[in-house]
Amino acid sequence: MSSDAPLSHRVPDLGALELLLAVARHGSLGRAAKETGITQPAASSRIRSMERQLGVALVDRSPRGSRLTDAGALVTDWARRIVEAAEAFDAGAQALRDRRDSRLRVAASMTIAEYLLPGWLIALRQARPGTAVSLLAGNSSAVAARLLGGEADLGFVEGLAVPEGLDGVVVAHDRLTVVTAPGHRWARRRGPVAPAEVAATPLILRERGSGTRQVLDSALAAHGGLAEPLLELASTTAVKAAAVSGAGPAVLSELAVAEELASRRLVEIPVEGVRLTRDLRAVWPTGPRPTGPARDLLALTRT
Amino acid sequence: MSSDAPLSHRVPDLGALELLLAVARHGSLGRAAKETGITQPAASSRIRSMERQLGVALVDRSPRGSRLTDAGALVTDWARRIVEAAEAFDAGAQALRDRRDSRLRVAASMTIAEYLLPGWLIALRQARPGTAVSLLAGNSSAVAARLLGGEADLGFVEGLAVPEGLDGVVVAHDRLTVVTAPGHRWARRRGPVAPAEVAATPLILRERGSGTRQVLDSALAAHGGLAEPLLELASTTAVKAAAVSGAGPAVLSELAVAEELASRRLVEIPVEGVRLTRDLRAVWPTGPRPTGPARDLLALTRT
DNA sequence: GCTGCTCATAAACCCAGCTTATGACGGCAT
DNA sequence: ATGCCGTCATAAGCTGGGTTTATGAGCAGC
Repeated sequence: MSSDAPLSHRVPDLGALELLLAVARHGSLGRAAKETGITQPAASSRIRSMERQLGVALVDRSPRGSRLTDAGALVTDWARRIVEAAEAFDAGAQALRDRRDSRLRVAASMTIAEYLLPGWLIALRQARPGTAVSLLAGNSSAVAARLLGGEADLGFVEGLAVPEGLDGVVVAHDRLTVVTAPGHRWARRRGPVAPAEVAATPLILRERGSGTRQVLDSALAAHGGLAEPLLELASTTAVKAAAVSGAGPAVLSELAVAEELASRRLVEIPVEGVRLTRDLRAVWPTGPRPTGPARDLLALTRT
Repeated sequence: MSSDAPLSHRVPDLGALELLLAVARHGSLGRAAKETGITQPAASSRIRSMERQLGVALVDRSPRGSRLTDAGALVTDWARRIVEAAEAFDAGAQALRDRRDSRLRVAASMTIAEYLLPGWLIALRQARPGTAVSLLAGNSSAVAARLLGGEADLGFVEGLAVPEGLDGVVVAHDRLTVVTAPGHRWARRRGPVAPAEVAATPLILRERGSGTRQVLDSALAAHGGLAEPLLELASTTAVKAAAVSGAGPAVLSELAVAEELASRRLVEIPVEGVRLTRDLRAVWPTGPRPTGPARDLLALTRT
């Protein structure tokens, strides 16, 4: 069994995966090579070594082209998901770097910067190629300060209200969900859990003062108020990790747990009659709507 | 602007991303290095070259450890998504390879193999480490044949009914959705579209005979029947690509378009009063429920 | 001040992947 | 048939990124 070496030794590198996608598109190693900016022998060798590494034949070579095998098609689909994640990474990283000479300066709260913005940036690049974007992530008041100080053209916040001095529109909704590891008592229950029981149970939470925590506090105030947390952690990731490992129930944005829910590493616990939604807003200094690149981005995010 | 070179030159490789995640976990380059199986200088150099590549400082070095910068935390979160996609790839690829001496032989339909199975395999590896799984992807009748021929221990199918000779349980639901590019006429409408209008409009579809097509045909038979397709394509991916590029409305599994919907490359068009759901089932030869590894996997997939 | 940890630097090494050059094979038109 | 186009494969040589080992330097706490 070959399953303890690091991932990077068992998964082909990004270049190889891109090449595989190009082969799937073009039906030819040579043309895929050209698109990827390498020579045909390099492509041939790279695909071959990928097949050796995976232990599976990926393409059927023939004198008039190369088509994917059945296994190859499946592998290619899985590869596409890695490449898409890499594209999101790249879009985000580029915005983080471009700081200075950017045409569009965005300030966003963490949740939005983490989960939504990379996708928007990819869409923006598609709609308006060449728009240089810079990104600054921070909490609501930091976003407001940047906008009012003229250091950002467009902001995104996730608070309950629009900060003083800003106008905004709702661009998406985020819902807080109660989640546990699949083995937890709540995960086995048939019906939903009562709000009062949630409030009375020690939970894994972000630290006091975080946006998540505020929404939760106010929603459960009517049901007896929150019990002392089981754990108070500084990042969404840490909360998620604790929940997955079975430490207890956690409350997290549905954006943060979508993947874990799909793969059943976490299970959503329905809570009776409580709506833990919060609005995600685009914001700008009070006055006319943004124009230029900011307007373009805004257009992409509207439902 | 540095945006035409291939992705692999602008995104750090998997090894570097894994190292970054390890640094985030351990708060120390040295310990991260050890976990990743390299030496401390190698880790130092690799993180440094990643910072150079991205043009952003990722970690704050201090004599008593290394913590992520704000930008570093964001980058790490994006990196985590790449690594998770790579883990799914690895789980799938390993199953594709292990063909022979496996303790659990799974046969699954394409949609399930593509979108759900890798996640299940990761969960299975976590719950029962060392279970060697082999995967064979094919349509419903191929899955049935494997099971009845004793060449597979557990199957997953997405048809309307359970194939002859098999027992099964529903493990998930899949819903077909009508989607268009954001610029399409239907995407701008306020309310839902009438089923009859969908039926009368030329759509981008999978070829006749595919599971998707069957469900759609039968659901819209009562509303005048499907018009001639605008395009008939052989793979989900091709349909998606055509829809994203604005060729017209397409009908696809919600599993297939989740990512595109989130990033607004596609928009879901609600259709009035038609439920295009189909059941995803685990199946096995008629008789007692599977035992052993198959039972373990089955347990993971139940809602 | 010593000892522990941290990270950085330097020099030598090694291998993966690249390029260029060439060959082999099959289809298709002449 | 023959020759030409495309396909992919093989071979030889180069290059560079990432690795190791060895060492140095900074700060903390006993």
